[in-house]
Amino acid sequence: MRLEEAVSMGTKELYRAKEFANLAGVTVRALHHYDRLGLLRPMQRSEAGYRLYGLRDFARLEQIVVLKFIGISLKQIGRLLEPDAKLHGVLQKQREVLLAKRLQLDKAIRAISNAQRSTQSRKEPDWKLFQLIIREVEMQKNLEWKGKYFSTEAQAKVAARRSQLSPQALEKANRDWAKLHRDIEASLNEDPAGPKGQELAARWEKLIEDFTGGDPDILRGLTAMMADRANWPADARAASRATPEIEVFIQKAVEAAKYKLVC
Amino acid sequence: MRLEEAVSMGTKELYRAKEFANLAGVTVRALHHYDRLGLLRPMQRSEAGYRLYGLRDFARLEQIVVLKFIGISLKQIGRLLEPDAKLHGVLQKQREVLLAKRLQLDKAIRAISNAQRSTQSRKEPDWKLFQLIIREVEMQKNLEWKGKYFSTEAQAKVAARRSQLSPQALEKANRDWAKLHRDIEASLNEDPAGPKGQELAARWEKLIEDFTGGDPDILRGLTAMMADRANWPADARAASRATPEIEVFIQKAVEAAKYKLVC
DNA sequence: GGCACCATAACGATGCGTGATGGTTC
DNA sequence: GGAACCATCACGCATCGTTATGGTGC
Repeated sequence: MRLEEAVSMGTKELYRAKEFANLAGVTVRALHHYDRLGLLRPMQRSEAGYRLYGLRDFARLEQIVVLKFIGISLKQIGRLLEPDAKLHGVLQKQREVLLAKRLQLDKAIRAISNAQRSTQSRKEPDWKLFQLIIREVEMQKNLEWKGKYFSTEAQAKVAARRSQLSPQALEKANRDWAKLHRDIEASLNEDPAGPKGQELAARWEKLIEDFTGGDPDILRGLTAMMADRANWPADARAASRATPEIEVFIQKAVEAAKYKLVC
Repeated sequence: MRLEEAVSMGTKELYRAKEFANLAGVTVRALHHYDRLGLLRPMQRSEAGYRLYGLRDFARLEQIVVLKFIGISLKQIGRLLEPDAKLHGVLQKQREVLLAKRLQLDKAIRAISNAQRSTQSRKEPDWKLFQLIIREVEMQKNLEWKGKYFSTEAQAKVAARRSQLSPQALEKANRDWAKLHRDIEASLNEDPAGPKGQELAARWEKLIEDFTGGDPDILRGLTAMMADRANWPADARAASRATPEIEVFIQKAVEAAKYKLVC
């Protein structure tokens, strides 16, 4: 029975590839693809080998399209269309996957937006713009792994403090930390409780105070982070100039300072 | 000069693949990949053919990683790292791309969430759940193309009305429309101004009134949409039972009704 | 006979992961 | 000599888009 006959009989229920594809809003190539994957094979083939799709096929294709819309892979879809599939759990998991993706997207978008905002209207050279993006992206990544140590409120407070400081101030803080680390490194052979050690301890506490703003939440996070150096990402560990020796030295120096206070 | 020597001279600035990869937070395989693409070729090769990366390489890799983070393809990155690249415009475009992706993601997430909410705690069979997702996804898609006809406020109003109606009421509305279409189709040979035509016109206006809630914004959108049937997506056109003949008939019938009112 | 549609086959694109195989460093 | 690196293929994945080649329907 050819298409024409079916139509004239008022029983048209077979569609050839292109018409069917248009109805469903997919391409003919996609139909071929689904056919070869065994996802959706047409009800019939004509004598010449033409694919002929029916209404049942349409329902199934609709399901495929919908599952694709929510980001399910064709392989998964194949499993879900089996009779004893557990759709509910998959939906739940997929929602989480999508939420994670959106978080990722948001970070990227924020990084671009912030970089653009920083260079707004001023016509910076490209290398400068690059610096900005790099800084922004690294800040996003920082938020990620540092989040393990800082409570949500602490993170918010840090962000608030940081946004109030001028870029120059931030840069100065960076320089100060770097110089302090160098100085400590150069004094490792001295007595932490001695005068040099006490001066270094004072500078250290001052910088910590500047960073935390005296907030105990932030301080707690910072301490937890410093203690967990072994689990930092490789790049953060490499970027930090604080070696274990330095940590030990400054810890002793600070202890000594406290002890002196008590006396 | 071997690595050891360089280190002992205090001039270490060459890293072999794995160390360099760890520093930058990428895999060795990625380094190979970038090398073969010409994106990042190491400063040197050892006699044995080992890749030796330097600090300049690190800076470049950092740029690559950052651009990847914001979703730029490696091919694009290659172009952006050329000396005369226009980073600014690319950033702007990429931001728009990411925003579009997020919209898409949001639609998928909302579709899942709504479907889950509709089936909450009740243990529905899977086919029922399927129906729900399909409905939700199609609603998301509807919002998309129907947005061309309805103003933002009109869309909000429609959504508000729809969310207040019970699912049963929605289903009834659907059935009513379908029945009306069938009835009109069966009466196409009658006089639109006759009693049968007038009854159909009354039912038509009633359903329109139910949908718009009497809101002129919504009515305007609806009229614009009906008039633009030629540009609907194929599936919407196929789904709608309103053929051109039906449109013409009902238009005449409604006109006649108004005319009678005037007399 | 010509145009629109059909089929199959096969390469392309994206960014590496994952072996396989064999050499290098210490 | 053995562990831990290194190098170069080369296939695999996901989802079709895109020709290329040749048959079919009207």
